[in-house]
Amino acid sequence: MRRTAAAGVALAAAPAALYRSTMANIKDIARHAGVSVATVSRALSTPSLVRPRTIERIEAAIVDLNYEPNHLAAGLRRQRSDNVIVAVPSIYNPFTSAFVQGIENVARANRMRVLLGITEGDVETLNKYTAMIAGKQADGMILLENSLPDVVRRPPAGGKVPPLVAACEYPPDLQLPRVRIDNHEAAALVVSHLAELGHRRIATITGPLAQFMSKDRLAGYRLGLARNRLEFDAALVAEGDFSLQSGHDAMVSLLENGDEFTAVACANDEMALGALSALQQRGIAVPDEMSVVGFDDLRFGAFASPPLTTIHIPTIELGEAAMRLMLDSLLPAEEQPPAREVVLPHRLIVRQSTAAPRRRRRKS
Amino acid sequence: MRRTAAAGVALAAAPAALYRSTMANIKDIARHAGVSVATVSRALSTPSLVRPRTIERIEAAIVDLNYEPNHLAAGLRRQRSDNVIVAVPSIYNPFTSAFVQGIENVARANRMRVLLGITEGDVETLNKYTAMIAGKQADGMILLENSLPDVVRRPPAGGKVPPLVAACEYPPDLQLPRVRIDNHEAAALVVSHLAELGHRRIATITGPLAQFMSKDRLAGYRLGLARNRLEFDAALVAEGDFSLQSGHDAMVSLLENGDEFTAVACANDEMALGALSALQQRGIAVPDEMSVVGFDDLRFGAFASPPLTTIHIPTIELGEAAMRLMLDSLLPAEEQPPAREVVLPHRLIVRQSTAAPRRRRRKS
DNA sequence: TTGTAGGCGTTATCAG
DNA sequence: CTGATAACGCCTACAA
Repeated sequence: MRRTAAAGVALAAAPAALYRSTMANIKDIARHAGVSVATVSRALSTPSLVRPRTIERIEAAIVDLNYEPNHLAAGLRRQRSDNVIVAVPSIYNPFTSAFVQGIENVARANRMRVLLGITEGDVETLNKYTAMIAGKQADGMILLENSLPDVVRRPPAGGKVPPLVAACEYPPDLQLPRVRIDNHEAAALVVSHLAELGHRRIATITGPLAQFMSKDRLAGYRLGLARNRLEFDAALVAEGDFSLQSGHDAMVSLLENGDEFTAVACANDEMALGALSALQQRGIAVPDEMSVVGFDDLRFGAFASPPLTTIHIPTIELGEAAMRLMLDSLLPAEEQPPAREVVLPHRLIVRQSTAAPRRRRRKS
Repeated sequence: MRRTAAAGVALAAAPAALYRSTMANIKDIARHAGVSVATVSRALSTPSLVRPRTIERIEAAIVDLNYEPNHLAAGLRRQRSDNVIVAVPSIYNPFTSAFVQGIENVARANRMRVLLGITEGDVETLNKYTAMIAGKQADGMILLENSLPDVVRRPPAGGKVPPLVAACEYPPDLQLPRVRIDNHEAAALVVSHLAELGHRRIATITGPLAQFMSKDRLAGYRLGLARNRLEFDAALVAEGDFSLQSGHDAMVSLLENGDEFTAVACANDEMALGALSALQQRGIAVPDEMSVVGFDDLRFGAFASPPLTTIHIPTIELGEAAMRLMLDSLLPAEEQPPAREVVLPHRLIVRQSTAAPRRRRRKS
């Protein structure tokens, strides 16, 4: 217990103080309560193993000395940080932030913390975040990304693949716990809704087709066309990047192509809102001359002019489910439940941006 | 080096392996590279103190053994977690998430991580996050909150106030590093813009008046009126809660009160968008019959119908500035710069939701 | 330029 | 129910 280098100092206690942090630690509590550190630790983590009166004394000491357990030390000992990384290209996006909110909800309820991992779409950054798991800065990672960290593709010789949960459309052969909605059916549902209203020429604005999710929604669109015996026309497909501006631009290009169509299914609400603004600028009435459908159910869509018909995604619940899968993955191997994929229900929300085609739109 | 309890086992090396984590540690690297752990540590943190050839050997070992330094152990030793908490009522909000994005930008550039602290407006939750600093889960906290943790008001006897940065309007007597814009002047600017267009009866939709920021913007509105020799009329003030719905509702109530007015200044873009939807539902033309101004410059405002006139706030830059202040606070006391408050410039963005009052609106 | 070794504050094992 | 004591993996005087 004595410092070896305390060379000839009369007062043995004094020098130690110089080297001690200002915060009380578990040893101080033990001394103050007249018990051993082991008992303090137990009182905190497994109170059932400690006599009630002892607990009281310890609690009093904790209050007296204003003690806060050092999480770094506990983590080092337990080999856990109680952090989970959530990797997203950007947080500046209502869909993403709703998802993160969901993750935080259940993380907090389970004494875990969310570490934000913003990648800006860069795989190298994503790899660095992944390395943080090996470095014990986090216990696992939830991916709301288009790309995958390298470890998943080629696991390192010795090491194991860290706890990962996917919340994006990754190739189905990938053996990762995942949460998602049925993008395929949801997109088809949009087309059916429009077809039932009487639309025959239905355009679509997709997300970046390099992303699985975009491809899936486009495939769903085609499925919807087929189900309603409508022909697919590549001229009615415009690619956006999920942003307002790209929705606006895609709408303009669709209009300028000169092909006839009376409705447009957008791969997300942002682009639908962008499309709406393009239509408004050109004086094309929605829904009279053009029906518009979004995807996501952002609250901004409900207050747009006109309020946007869209697919509701339980985004927060998706985040909550993802975090639950993560908690499962963090369980000791023998307790891990086998559940691997969660598919949450979507639903169509019909507002005022869709209606039966009434007037014929003139070519511009 | 030997386990004391290794009682009579012939192979000395074997049992140890059972107790060792699967990950390589600094000792393994040292052994593999034929140097001491101190040298490895130095090679990683202060390469200038190590001979280049030694560094090479160490780097080779790191690659060979797939080594990742244990951040928990390093943190325990250095008494730092390299995490910063960002406390927000909710992340599900474009303004907040832009701010967080800014924080993350500079945190990442300085090898720090952002821990999300969602409080849902609950002070107890905020206090718990604050305690995480004492518990070394984080080194400091950035507040985008309406309330303050208790420690700020009454610092504990022994302990010190942890590193905190404020990014909301707190009472000016509070000695906290802070970032903000000049809400007072910005709100006055909105009113002047409307007055210059010819508006004489200007309503306002405020945020929750329990919040400093809302009070400030309301005071700015009054200042603007005074500057333009317009009379303040309490009947033209409606209180919202910054949400789309509340903006909608406030607009409706303003309209139903029956008082004449030709313009409305909203305390944020969400409420302005809500107000727009209420006007649209009632067939009141914007800007012909009613001018509407927002505050924040969310990108959704630019694509609204009509595009929203608003105050631009450099939100991401605000977050970046906040994180820089935090980094300053984390410096050893002797190096801490005195800079304490950062005020970033706002500006008025005139779009199509404001114009000179043309027609007289009829009472509903 | 490199090595030795103490200690950061916990938890968990083992022994009473 | 409680106590003593190894680790956990790293950093940093201090010594060489």
